[in-house]
Amino acid sequence: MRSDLGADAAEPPQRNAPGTAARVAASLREQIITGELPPRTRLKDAQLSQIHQVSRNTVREALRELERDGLVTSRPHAGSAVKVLTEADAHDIYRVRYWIEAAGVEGSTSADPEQLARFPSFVAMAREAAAEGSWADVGTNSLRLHQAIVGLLGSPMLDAFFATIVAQLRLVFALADDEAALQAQWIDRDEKLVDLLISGMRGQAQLELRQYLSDSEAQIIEVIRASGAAALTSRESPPPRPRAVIE
Amino acid sequence: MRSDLGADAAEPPQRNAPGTAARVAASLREQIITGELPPRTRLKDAQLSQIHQVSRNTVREALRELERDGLVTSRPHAGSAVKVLTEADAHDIYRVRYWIEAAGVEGSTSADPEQLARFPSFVAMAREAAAEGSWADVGTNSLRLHQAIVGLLGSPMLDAFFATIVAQLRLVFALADDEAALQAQWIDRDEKLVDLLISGMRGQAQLELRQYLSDSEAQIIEVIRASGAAALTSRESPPPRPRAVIE
DNA sequence: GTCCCGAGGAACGTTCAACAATAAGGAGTC
DNA sequence: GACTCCTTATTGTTGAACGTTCCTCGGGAC
Repeated sequence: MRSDLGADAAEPPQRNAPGTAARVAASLREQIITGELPPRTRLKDAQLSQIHQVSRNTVREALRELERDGLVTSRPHAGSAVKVLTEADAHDIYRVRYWIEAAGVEGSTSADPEQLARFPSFVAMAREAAAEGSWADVGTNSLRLHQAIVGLLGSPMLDAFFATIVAQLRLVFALADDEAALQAQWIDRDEKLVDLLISGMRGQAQLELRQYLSDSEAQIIEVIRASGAAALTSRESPPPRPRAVIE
Repeated sequence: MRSDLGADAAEPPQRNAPGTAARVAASLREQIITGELPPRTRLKDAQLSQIHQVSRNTVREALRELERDGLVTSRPHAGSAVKVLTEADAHDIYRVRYWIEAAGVEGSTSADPEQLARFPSFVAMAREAAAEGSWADVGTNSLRLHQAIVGLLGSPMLDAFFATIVAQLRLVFALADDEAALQAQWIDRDEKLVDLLISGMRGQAQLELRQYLSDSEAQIIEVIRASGAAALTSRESPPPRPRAVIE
């Protein structure tokens, strides 16, 4: 998991500064999608402002950004917390995935062949990661492939929208207790999908995609049910984590 | 409009307060999509904080919300302004419209018949508005129809995403100098589309949709070109509106 | 006359401290 | 044991301040 190689290395010119709020948001986003901050974690701005050494106000701005990404929910005076995906949310996510990715497959004929040519590399990288046992990277590469399928449509807006979908999906990945079982099986199916796309067999690709997403959704919902049940029992039991605080 | 059975006469409790920032954002959004604040208008937080009687910090939050909706652009230290849609933006918007609305048409068979049954009313309301000469409402009802087509997919996320697309489209509507010519012709074509959908002629509907959006895009791009040229000349001429300030 | 460049001002980004408003949780009562 | 009230912690918003960055305007050189 190579991070962004030594962030702070004194770069005074900093043309186009990312902005403090954006930096905090990026940091939190990272922690959320890696599972370091699991769903249900309360995100209190006072606490975060201390941890990240920024003003409370800046934290607020970062939280809004994450809220727009669908990684955080907040109610008027009840504060913010890492989003807990419900089954309905997951169903919605997969509906979006189906319609948009199907469009991507549909548009694969008129797309730039160069983009198609890069698809196999995603599968290859996933295999490599699987060999090393870094299952998180396996999932990352699978999602990257599907993001690239959407990229065939050549629409920056759809790309950005789909990126938020992907990020929310990671919320579920992170809370699976056996990530190997969650990710391993999809490599072959991704490869099959890529083969069909490159061969130009659009109809077959559509069918495979539909089945792929249907199966994937079932699995994800299973993970949600399991973790949901765990959360319930843990809420009834003594004082498990009545409020999962940050540190 | 019956509110939520107001047991309490006054509304001091204001359950689920919209939040000050949200209110300011809504106000600005309204002003933007009605053309009261045309593209290129600088949105300086200090000025807005005075006008809306809120803190500068709250204005900032509102601007962020509008930025996420694609109605406002802002660069790191250069401030915010009402977004100016480029031709590339418009092209992107119509690409998104095509793929998502086409999906909606595709999903029209498995959709709730009740939803389909409401489509003609949008056309009827558009005709009514046209008779009264309120062309803005004509456009509104057309967009509502297309939003409803997307609604057939039953995905809240897609609905929300498409709503931002629609809002950005209004940025262009607002700056057309002859809105009648911009909106009038689409009523008949909307009706045709609705007829095809209700008859279940999906294939025909797809074809009509494709042509519809293609023609619409051409027209929108024409508007953008015209206003863009106007902006250029007005920028070269004396001191036309070197910066369109708010008040 | 045109171009480059530097000073000045305007606006932004961020911080801090404070207060009001609200939701959550606990004490006390019936 | 359930209900009500109260305390408390946390949020939402404000106002002022300061450093930083961008934009513009004006002077000087070619």
